[in-house]
Amino acid sequence: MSSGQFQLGPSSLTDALYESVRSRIISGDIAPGEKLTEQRIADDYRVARPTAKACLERLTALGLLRRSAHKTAVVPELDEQDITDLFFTREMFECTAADRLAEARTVPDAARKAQAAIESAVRAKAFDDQVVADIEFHWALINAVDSPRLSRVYEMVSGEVHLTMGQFKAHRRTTPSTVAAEHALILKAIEDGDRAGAREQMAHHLQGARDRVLAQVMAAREEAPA
Amino acid sequence: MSSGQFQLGPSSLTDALYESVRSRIISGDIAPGEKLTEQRIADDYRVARPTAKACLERLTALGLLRRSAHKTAVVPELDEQDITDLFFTREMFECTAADRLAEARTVPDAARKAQAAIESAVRAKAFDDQVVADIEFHWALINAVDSPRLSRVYEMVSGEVHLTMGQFKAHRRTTPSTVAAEHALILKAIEDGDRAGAREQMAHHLQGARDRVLAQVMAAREEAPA
DNA sequence: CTCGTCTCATCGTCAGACAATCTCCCGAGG
DNA sequence: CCTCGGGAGATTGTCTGACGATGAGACGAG
Repeated sequence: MSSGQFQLGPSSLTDALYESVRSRIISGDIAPGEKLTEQRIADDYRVARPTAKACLERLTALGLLRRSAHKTAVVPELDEQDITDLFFTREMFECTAADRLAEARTVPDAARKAQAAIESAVRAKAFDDQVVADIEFHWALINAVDSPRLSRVYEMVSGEVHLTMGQFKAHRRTTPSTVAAEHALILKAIEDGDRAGAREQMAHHLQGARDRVLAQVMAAREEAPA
Repeated sequence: MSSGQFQLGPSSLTDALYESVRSRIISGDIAPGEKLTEQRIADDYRVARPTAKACLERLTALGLLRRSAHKTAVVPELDEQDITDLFFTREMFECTAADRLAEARTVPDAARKAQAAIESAVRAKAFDDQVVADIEFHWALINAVDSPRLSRVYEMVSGEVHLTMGQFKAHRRTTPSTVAAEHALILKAIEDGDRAGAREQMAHHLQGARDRVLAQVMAAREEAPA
């Protein structure tokens, strides 16, 4: 859903490798702080080191890995500053998208579907599915704007957002059920052509999400500081 | 100025290669429509093909080249749709930046310096210098927000913006002198803490720029259609 | 206990190779 | 004359194997 969108990789093997490693990072299978050497990827997937290298570079560009020259790539642990910055950027994208969609009164079908998926996941208490559907919801709005560049740059934050939710999941105590309700308000504003309202609802929704994540991160840090 | 900012390349050689090819594309030395094979880069710069490949992939990610699997990379020729989309994305970034800076009443020194450089370039009728200073001005505002992710995603449009101005230069008839005046209005709004005003001035400025570019592109196309 | 040196792991880059795929020209057929 | 396949060349995707450069941690000297 995210990669095939705009900048598709050079080939299927490279793409498959990328997708696999990406999902392993996002799902937390490879934990934050863990080191990923080129050799390890090469061995794990039976590919040559240059292929693994390209994969790591791609992930680094999306913020799912951090590294500098001659140093091993590591999965980043997002701190408060990262999360604040990430949500600031995200808010810029998504509020703009909401505005645009409200202007055109376009409610994408994909968003409605994702919304339904969220609701059923909440009923089933399937937290993972809820996260996936939530991300799909936001992607649906972005893609509905039909701006290749917007979709492309959103990909650069989407991965980190997913990472954040993975960390969030690891430490969660409460499952917010307000998400679906806020989404509904956003869709309604778009449907009504209420541009300012759509912007505002979206901003409010994201700020709430940010604050929940921040609270969890701080709580987790107090719990196991040293 | 653009690359060393956030996601720096793995090494100096790779970086130097990237910068060189980038500037050649942006300056129009490598014209839109021209094909760039990996071998050509490798030969031109005496590097191995994998190194050249990595460079092309990086440029592709920034929109300065287009290619799909097994096909040679080409410098894109931006059409009306591209330009409209590009300026839409750019407006999102820069209006957000202007808003933020106005909120903090922060006028970055770098922006003032770039502004002075524009004015002197206009006086000297040095069009190239004016373009460079203009891009520096906008980068200064973005960077002053002090959001790593904003700077990072701006890099993805900055290259294309520069490309656009290169194409614009090739066909230009008039040199707009309104740029400096509009910049001054933006800085004033920021200084006054007028968030809405800063947003609006910025949006107006960019829409004007977009329309000038669009007009040039359409004129050029009528001039040499087949 | 601190600091400098030294070894090892890892990365950056290269050369050369092979298969898969694409492009383009050129001839066969309508 | 134009259209449609087919084949040769060009280009890319990936591999193997290698070498020097750089960073990180251990180890010993002071």
